[in-house]
Amino acid sequence: MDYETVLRAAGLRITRQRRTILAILAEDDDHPDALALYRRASRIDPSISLSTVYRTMKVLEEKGAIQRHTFEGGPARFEQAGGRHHDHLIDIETGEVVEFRSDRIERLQEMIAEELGYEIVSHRLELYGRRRKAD
Amino acid sequence: MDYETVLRAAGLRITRQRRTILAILAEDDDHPDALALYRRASRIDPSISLSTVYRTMKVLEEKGAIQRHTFEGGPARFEQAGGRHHDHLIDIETGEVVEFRSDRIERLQEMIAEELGYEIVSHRLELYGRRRKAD
DNA sequence: TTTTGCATTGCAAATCATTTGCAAAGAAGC
DNA sequence: GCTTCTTTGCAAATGATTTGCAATGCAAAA
Repeated sequence: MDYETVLRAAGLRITRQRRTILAILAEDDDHPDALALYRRASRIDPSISLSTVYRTMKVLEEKGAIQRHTFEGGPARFEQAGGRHHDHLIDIETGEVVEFRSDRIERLQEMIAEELGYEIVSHRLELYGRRRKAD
Repeated sequence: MDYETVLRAAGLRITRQRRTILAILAEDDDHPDALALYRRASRIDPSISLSTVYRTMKVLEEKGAIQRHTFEGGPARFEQAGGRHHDHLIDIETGEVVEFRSDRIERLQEMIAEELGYEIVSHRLELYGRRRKAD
């Protein structure tokens, strides 16, 4: 939540651009890609560069402060970490992302990995769909 | 299975390079990326080019003859289609891919999408893990 | 505070995976 | 064997992301 804390805890310096980027990520609750983030940040701080957005995303991802998702056929999109784990449903028409979670699926995944002799380190479940017409 | 049929059915010409690529995809049951495919094909037909591998993958994917997977942080990997639907478990140490399927997960996905007001067009479920030490 | 040292930035150029323009070579139907 | 339309190899283009480098800016120490 408090990005200053996040940054400090990660041993990172608090810079104007990082503040700006993190503020955007905290306020907007969608899943912007680097370019979108860059454009939004530019409105607040016109001197910010796309490289910095990418670099910031990379560092913050390593520190676990944000999550990177690469949905089918598109650039990476980001969201701030910290919330509960969830998976994603992507509206293939609009690109909108809906979050959901299912403990049952989660458990089944564990069982499957177990059966196959593996230990799950991470996973990704994405549903791609279109809004059902309410008729 | 019979790639000549696949190609002909798709209205595509049967060329030496397509034959070669499809033969490799049919024989090897792993999930090679374009470069690996190119290297294997080169051993059989040294004149083949990487562009052709990419082009062939693209056409065949459109025709539904192969499937493209983009696992985390890596180039696209391919497998011939036709088998039953399945998901993937990727060994993060070796890159090896294990296929699995779960009707229960499949059904839960449907339910979730339904609840969210969406119709699933496709989905992807990937487990990333490491082999459990048998101790 | 001022100083100092290392982190961070902006810019341009590099990289990686993949696609594409184009002229030459090759299928397929006649 | 022609003719036509497809496919190929090559090189150059593309899109997303990363990186080298010199300049700038934090932050800890003085």
